[in-house]
Order: sequence, then structure tokens, then C-alpha cells
Amino acid sequence: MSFGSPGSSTEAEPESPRSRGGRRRDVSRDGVLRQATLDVLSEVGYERLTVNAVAARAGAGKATVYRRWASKAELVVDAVTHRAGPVTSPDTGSLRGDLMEMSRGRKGDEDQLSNARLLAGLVSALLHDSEFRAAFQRAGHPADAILEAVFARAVARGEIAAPANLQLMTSIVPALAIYRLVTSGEPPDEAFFTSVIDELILPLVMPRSDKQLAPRKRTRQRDD
Amino acid sequence: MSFGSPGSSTEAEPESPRSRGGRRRDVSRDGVLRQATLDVLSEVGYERLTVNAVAARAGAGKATVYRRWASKAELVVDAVTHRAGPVTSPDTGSLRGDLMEMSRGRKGDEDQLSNARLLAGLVSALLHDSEFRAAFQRAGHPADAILEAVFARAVARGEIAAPANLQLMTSIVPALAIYRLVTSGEPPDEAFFTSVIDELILPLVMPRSDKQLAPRKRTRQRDD
DNA sequence: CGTATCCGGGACGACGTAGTATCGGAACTC
DNA sequence: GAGTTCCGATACTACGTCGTCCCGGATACG
Repeated sequence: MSFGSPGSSTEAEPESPRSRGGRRRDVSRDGVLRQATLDVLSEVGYERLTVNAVAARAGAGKATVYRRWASKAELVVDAVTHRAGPVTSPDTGSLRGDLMEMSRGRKGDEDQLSNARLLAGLVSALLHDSEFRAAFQRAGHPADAILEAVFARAVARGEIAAPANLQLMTSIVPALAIYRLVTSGEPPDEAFFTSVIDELILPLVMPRSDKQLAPRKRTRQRDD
Repeated sequence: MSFGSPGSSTEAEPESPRSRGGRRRDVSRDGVLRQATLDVLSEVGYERLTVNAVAARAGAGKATVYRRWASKAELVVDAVTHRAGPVTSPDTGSLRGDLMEMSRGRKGDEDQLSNARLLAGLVSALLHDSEFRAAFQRAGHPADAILEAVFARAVARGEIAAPANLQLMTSIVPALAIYRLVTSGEPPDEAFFTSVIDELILPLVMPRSDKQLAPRKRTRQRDD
């Protein structure tokens, strides 16, 4: 497998040896097909994703898919590596606010829940196909970068001390979200994210218990 | 699907309407087949597990498998629900020692790494087959019970205060182990478990920083 | 207008796997 | 010993999916 794909990295494809004329490829179908791939992937996972289902959801024919990607694997890899949203890092002024904002997500697009569902759908493929995994590591998880920026800003504000192990810290939310999704079957809701943030992350990074510390009762705190 | 299986819960099967004679079923093959199922499951995941591969690894014929389980799904569910080891809760005298001991595992059998690999192989099946998930929830994760006992003992010793959210606490290690396994492809090693325990769990439950707190350098501490 | 490439749709072949059936042989009951 | 059920092994059927090919129609170039 090569995992080459339309616009793999820079979307620059200068050479199109179009011999003579012909109908031009409708570039807008690319995005539709990628989004349909992500949808089906989140719902049934990589193994049960069928190219027919993707094409049908996109309102396209299977030939249209295979004209752009050489295989199901390349389609999925390309769809996931292109899924990046506007990468808007929230900035509510407090670490807790930023983290909660990331959990909620803006339009069900780049939030932690979608990430969890997507990653969960890819788990077995990632585990047993090293080329698959390499492609995703190359692309990197956008949410990771955002989370790192959120922590960095909190450090710059003097809100927290620099975490000793940042990677471990940024893994907590997605890891627990996936774990919950898999073991309970229910997608993590706001109460779950609140628990993780207030009872795990904040107590770990807050210097002392001078701020809120794991509110036992539903202490409603607003910071958005 | 019914997920009935040989000895589902109590291993008591009093009624065997053997009309007359015949070779008796070799019960020892059950365990061999279950173990082979777990092995293949850990290696390739549920979707790519084939009954042929399980039978071959067990040195058995496919008919022997289907004489005991009605389907691949029932075989896997039964194998996983019967995987419980001797459920020996470690007791090293300290919370850290117990947690480390659980991570290491006794014979690569009931340790966190095997659990992670196994659960990772089941992720997509668990996500998209509610009956599958229900079967596993019914069985419960043995490691959860052990972890709860470990924390309970630490509380009884006065080593820690009772965690506000025990379920969240016991999820940290397996959740992060699976996340690492999936995203990096490398199984969590001892250094990883040390990080999680020393930098996440212990700081969270230890009342103050009067004990060890996240040794930066490879501070070799032995407590077993 | 002729040709070429695209489009959605669907037929088709190749392949892998679940589950069944059958075989020669072994273990057991009567 | 006759009959029955298990054993490992393997042939077989049923079915789903990947990937290719073809269709009628649309959109481009020359």
C-alpha cells in the first residue's frame, strides 16, 4: 500500500496530463465523500465500513470513489487525515473553561466526543495495520495540539505549573472517553467530562486546593 | 443470538440426555479452545478472528468448536467471560506496590497489558453489538474488582482517603493503557505504568505530598 | 459535432469466511 | 461386537464485500 491520495499534504497537483478534452472532475465530491466516510466510520467502525455504504451516503457511485482512491484503506486514511477543522483553540480565560469548551465542541465536529467515536471506530485497524497507524501518526491528532496550547496558555497565565508529563495529561480526556464509550456503550456526556476535568485534571495541575476541588454535589459553576 | 454456552455461570449441567453410549466429550478441549480464542483475539481482534484459526491453534477441528458453541460470537463471549484467573489480589502493603504488581501481572495472564490487548481487540465488536456489550457487562471485568479491593485496603490502612469517584480511579490505568496501545502501537511497558501510577493516581489520592511524588529520573523503587 | 472524461448506478468476478456435512478413526455403553 | 458419539480434518455451500467494468447521460475540449 502506498496511501497516496488526492492532495495528500499540500493539495498541489500541478501535473494533470489531460490528453485532450473531457468532463472535468468535480472536486466538490471529494469533500462529500470524505465526510460520508467519517460518518460511516463513526457509526460502524473500519471493519464494517463498506465502500458501497460510503458512496450511497454521499449520493455517489462506487466508480467515483475508486476514481479518487485506490482502496478502502486509502479512502479512510485520507478522510481522517483531512478531517481537521478550523483548529480554533478556545480561550475562555480559565483552564477549566477551555477544557469544558473543548469537550462540548462547537458543532459536533471537532469535539472530544466525535474524536472518541472516530478513534474507537479505527481501533482495530490501528492496532493491526502498522502502515495505517503510521499514516495517522504522521497526520497527528489535531485535538492534541489544541490541548497542548490550552495547557500552555494556562501556564503562561500563571494559573498552573507546567505539567511534568504533558503528553500524559492531554491523553486523559480522550483515553477515558473512549474507555467509557467502549465499556458502557454510552457516549460520554457533559457530566462525564465535568467529572474528568474537575476530579482528575484540575486537582493534578492546580498548585494547591485554593480553588475548586472536585465538587461533590452538583455545584454548578459557570465559566463560559 | 442467545449467548448460551457450556457452563455459562455455574458449570453445573446435570441433564445430559445421552440416549445410549458413545464417546464422552473431552472437557479438556473446552479450555484449550477458549485459550486459543483469547490468543487469536488479542493478536488480530474480533473482526479478523476466524474460527479456522482458533481451531488450528488449539489443534482441533472446526466441528469440535461448533459442537460446543453455536457461533463465533458465542465462542468469543464465552472465552472472555471465562478468562478469569485465580483473582489473586496482590497485597504488598502499600498502594503503590499493589498497583505496580497488578501492572506487571503474574504470568502474563491477568495483568493489565493482557487486559488492554484483549479489550482493544474487542473494541469494535463492543461498540456496535449491544448484546455483545451486555454479555461483558454481565460478566464484569475481574481487574475492576481487584482494583477496587486494592483501593479499599489502602483506605483501611489509612494510607489514602476514600476516592470520591472510585470508578473513575479504577478506569485510569486500563483506559490509558489502551489509548497508548492504539495510538502508538507499542504495548505499555513498565515505565508507562510507573508514570501513570506515580504521576496520576498517587498524587490524586495521597492526602499531601509527604510521600514520593512522581520521581523524575528512573528512581528505582522496589516494593515487592 | 466528435471525442474524451466525468457522473450515478449497477452488474460482475474474485476472494474470504461462517457454518454444515462427511470421513476414517477412537472411545464409550450395552 | 454392535451401535453411538466424540475426535481431527477437510470438502462444501451460502453470503458478503472489494474492486473492476459497463451503461446512459452530462460536461468539457477542439
